[in-house]
Amino acid sequence: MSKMTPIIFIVDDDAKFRKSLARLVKSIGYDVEEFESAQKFLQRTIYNGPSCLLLDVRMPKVTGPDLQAELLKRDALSPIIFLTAHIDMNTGIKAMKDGAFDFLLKPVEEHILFKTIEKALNKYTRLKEKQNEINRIKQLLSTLTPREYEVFRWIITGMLNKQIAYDINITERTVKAHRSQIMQKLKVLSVAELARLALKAGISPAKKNPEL
Amino acid sequence: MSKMTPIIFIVDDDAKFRKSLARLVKSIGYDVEEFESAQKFLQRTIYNGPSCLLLDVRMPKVTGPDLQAELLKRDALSPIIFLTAHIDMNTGIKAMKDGAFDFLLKPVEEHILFKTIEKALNKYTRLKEKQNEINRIKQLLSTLTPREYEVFRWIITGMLNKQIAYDINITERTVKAHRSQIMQKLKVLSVAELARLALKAGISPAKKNPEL
DNA sequence: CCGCATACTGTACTAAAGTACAATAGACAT
DNA sequence: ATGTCTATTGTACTTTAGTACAGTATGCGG
Repeated sequence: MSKMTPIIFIVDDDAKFRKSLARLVKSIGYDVEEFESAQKFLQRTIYNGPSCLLLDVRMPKVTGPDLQAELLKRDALSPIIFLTAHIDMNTGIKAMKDGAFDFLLKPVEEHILFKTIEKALNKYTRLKEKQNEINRIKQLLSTLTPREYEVFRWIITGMLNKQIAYDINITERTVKAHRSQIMQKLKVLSVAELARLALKAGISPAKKNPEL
Repeated sequence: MSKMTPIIFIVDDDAKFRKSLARLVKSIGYDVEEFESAQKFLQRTIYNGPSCLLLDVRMPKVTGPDLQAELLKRDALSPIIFLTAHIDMNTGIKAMKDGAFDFLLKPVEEHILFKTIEKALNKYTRLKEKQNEINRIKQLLSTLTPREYEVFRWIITGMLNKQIAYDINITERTVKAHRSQIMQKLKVLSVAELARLALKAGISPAKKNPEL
């Protein structure tokens, strides 16, 4: 499952528009799945491949922006392309602020829709790669014991073994032992790599007296 | 000039609206400067303090989005709050995609305007801090000689002195000399700090055979 | 021509990191 | 109780980094 086929998800309560849109998108070769409501879409097994969402704004009960908020909470990676017939500036601007990929007016010109879908899928790929890297690092980090993790945070500040030893009240020998374990577990050969890895995972260096 | 007073710039060709807006913004204690056109605004000495821009969309010759594009090119930090009476979804969405801070419809409710200005100024501060840090690092990096910079890029990959020496065909002794110069000039004490500094400035580690 | 910056190198030493043998002790699960 | 994981420490050695004296060569501007 290294290269999965992209799926374009369409969520719109207007059956006529939805089916016509689905036909159109299928016509250029994408796999399409239709949903008549946000709830139905959320019931679907999470698709772990390239995808984007063509999402209607106004829908009964759960609206497009509602779904967007829910997906945000779930850290979903699929870019969202809003489609709406109702011109509502504030909703559009808010959607964009909340990370929507685009916000288009119905009826959408075909070439614009196609271009947007293509860009959204590219965006997915970039997001996914970043995500994969972070997950890989977090997985490695999870193999560290609590103590090792603590020492790790001191190491990436650039502290010497003897300094770390003094600060957490153990011998330099023990710090060395932890250090070599850490390097092995995280599969790096140098402190420079260690620091880069930490930054990628968003781990800030340890501080002596935090907020004091 | 550590803490400069915020200035709210208003760019709008509609004198009546502009002056009334200016009065309103002044009433809550901000310094305000008015401009009747984008060109006039661009003639102003660049203000190097907290600020944001209340920008009209439709203006003769240079439009709001035109000005936005120009400021983007110039790496201006002032967040842009668009104000428009004409509902034009596509323009609004595009402005947001191009990094506008917000896009509001005239007439704007006062409390929304105030809140937005406040948030924009906060955003400015965050941007400025990041910018300052990057400038500081770039300034330090500019003191490196070409050769030192080259060695620097190898060091942050985590390579040993002897490896670097072999790769660029000099002795390990020379690499040590460069290395110590680098550490001094960049004012860091450890490779970990060096790596963090490089990442902040957006410098990627050197590669053996780039794209080969 | 002279001074300065850059790039390079040497010797000899110290300090730090890494490693190869270890061992000890507590916690916790089967 | 027996085994495993975690945390700790020891000794002795090798490798690497850092430093304190250096010196040489080249190019460039004044």
